[in-house]
Amino acid sequence: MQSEHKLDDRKMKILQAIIKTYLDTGEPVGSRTISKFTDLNLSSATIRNEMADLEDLGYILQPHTSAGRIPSDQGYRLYVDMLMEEKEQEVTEIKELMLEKADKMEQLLKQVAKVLATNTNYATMISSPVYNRNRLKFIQLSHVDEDQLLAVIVMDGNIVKNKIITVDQELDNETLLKLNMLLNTSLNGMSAEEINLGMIARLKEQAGIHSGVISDVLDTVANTIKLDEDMEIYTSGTTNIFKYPELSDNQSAKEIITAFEEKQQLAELVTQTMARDSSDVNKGIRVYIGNEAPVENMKDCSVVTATYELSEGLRGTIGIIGPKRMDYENVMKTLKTLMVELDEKFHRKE
Amino acid sequence: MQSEHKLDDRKMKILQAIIKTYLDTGEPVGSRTISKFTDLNLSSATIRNEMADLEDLGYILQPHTSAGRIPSDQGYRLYVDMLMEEKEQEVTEIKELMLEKADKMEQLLKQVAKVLATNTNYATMISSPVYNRNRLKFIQLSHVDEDQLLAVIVMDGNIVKNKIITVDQELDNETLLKLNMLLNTSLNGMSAEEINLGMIARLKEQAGIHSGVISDVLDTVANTIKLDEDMEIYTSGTTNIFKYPELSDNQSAKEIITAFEEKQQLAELVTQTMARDSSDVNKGIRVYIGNEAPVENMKDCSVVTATYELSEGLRGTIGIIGPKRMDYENVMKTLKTLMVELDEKFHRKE
DNA sequence: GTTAGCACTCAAAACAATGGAGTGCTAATA
DNA sequence: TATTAGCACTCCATTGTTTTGAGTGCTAAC
Repeated sequence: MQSEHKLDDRKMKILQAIIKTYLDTGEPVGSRTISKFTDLNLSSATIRNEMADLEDLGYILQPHTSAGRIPSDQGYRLYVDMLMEEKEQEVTEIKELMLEKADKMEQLLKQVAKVLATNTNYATMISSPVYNRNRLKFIQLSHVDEDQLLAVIVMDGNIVKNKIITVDQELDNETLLKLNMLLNTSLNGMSAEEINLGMIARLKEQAGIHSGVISDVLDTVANTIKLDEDMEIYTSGTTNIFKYPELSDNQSAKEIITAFEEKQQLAELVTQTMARDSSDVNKGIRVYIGNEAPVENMKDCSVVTATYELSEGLRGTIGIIGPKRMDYENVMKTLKTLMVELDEKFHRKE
Repeated sequence: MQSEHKLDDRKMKILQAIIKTYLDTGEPVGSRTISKFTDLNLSSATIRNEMADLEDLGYILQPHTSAGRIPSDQGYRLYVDMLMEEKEQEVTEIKELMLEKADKMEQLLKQVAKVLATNTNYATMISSPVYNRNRLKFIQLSHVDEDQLLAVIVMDGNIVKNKIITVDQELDNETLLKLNMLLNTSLNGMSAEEINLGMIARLKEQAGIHSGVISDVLDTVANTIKLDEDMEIYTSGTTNIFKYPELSDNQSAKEIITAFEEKQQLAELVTQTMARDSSDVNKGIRVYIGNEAPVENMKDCSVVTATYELSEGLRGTIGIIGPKRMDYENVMKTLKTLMVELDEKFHRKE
């Protein structure tokens, strides 16, 4: 890590030119190209000298002698940071996001992923929103069979969970009513942290011989609250990676696609991303270049993530995965726009 | 379609040898190989003659002159049908299927898919079980907010669905109780077909000003009953296709993987498979070779499916997708064994 | 009916030649 | 002193050529 990233203006411009060109072509870029296609008016020789410097500083590298240069991870990083700093970009209209008539959340998420994938030509993922400060809103036990109860649990944000509980001794309606009362009066408005052992003991005591049911219910509550348990991840456009030769060889493709199928690693990425503060200036947009992402298999990729918020505390993550030579500028802009869209869609009170 | 598939014994043996060898190597197989590695004791020249015949009959083909032969779809078909006929194979133990402690159905399904994928080295899919004769078991409306109701619907087989319903005018507890009574008494035990327009009209009439709620509930019921709506498909080992060069070129890989990601087409395959009778001798095992499968993108693959049954009427499908030169024998045996496992696991009453 | 043998075919592998993009260095220039 | 022109050099990618070997079909002999 060079701490001195005091690149002079010209080096900066050249680096930028190299990266932009490389993003476009995917081919190593040579001095002559830069000399010709920038308004710097420098000869290729001069560029060459500067390039040698940039290489020494670690911003670019040469696949082999007598090839042009390509950006290093460090180079990309500088470039991306620079983009980040640029004052709020004019938010361009995203034309017809087609989000309109999606009724079920799941479908909407899938749709967003798909739209993003086709618009950007990268692989995308989106995580279902999870609550990070869940409170119980409502609990209900009902008979559904002689020996089976149905427990329905509703959390803040109307997240609903069910569990079928099998009981040994049959409960009459009155007992059930009592249990319901007990549960609701004790637990409503509680968060996971607030339901401690003492409370549980007290509940069980009051439930008497039916304490087993209480246990089952509390288990379900615990499960409902647990985050990643519940986090679904939808992906789309995985095969877009075939558009980028540097990712299409069997080995890389295999690794990336496996990561997309297993989803375990993506979930980690999401969790990690959301753990960090996400309410910063950039609408929670993050860029992981190469090894910066905590996903083993994506060392040859870049990942751009954005955190969306449906309502206070209900958050999810959108991610775009592509080659390092990703069109960062466009991707970031698109994500930013999408965030705004979603904000508007959800924050004007449903 | 040659209707006369009266292959004499020798031709049959040769064909079988060709297919088996090809399954192994993936390379076109020549006359000399067959001559040497079978106990037929025939010279390569003889084999060549026979091969020419087999080619005329459409069972094998030549990628180009002076290459060996590979099985045609028709050849595979004959081979597979033959395997099917073989008397019930000894069901070998599947060692440690690890099914033991999977509690949630979803996890179990995923696990099965994974186990299959790693065991067979092919891509696998498994559909969640769906009921094909759904009956309503229980309905309940509850207050969860001032202006929101929660509808819980339980079907036969304890499939639970929820829906949050927003109401204009607040309902008092008494009304809610009445509605619940009304719904349960009228609908319990009903199947989708039995809930007809007349019934709906009668219900609405009895509900009076709250008929809007009834509509919403019925909508949810309809949704719950609708099959594919609810069918989840889990996949595993998609990248196994990279193990087979004939499927790993960018184009094929892209198509197959897309099919696996989108799942739409897989769902169709499942639906179609289940539609056919599935209680035949072969434990509902089907083989689709090349274009036989209704999945556009898999014309270069073979698909082996098996239908499992958790309890009366609750069925799902397992599928294995691989190259045409799939190890049919092993795959079919494995699936058959797995079916037996699942049967045992679920049919001894949970 | 089976086989040995031979001429022929063709894809894949090995090899050779060419071209061109790009570099580093040096010496001349402003 | 910073820039540039120019040149020799490197090396990959491309293309073309040759070689090799597996495999075939056919014919004639067994």
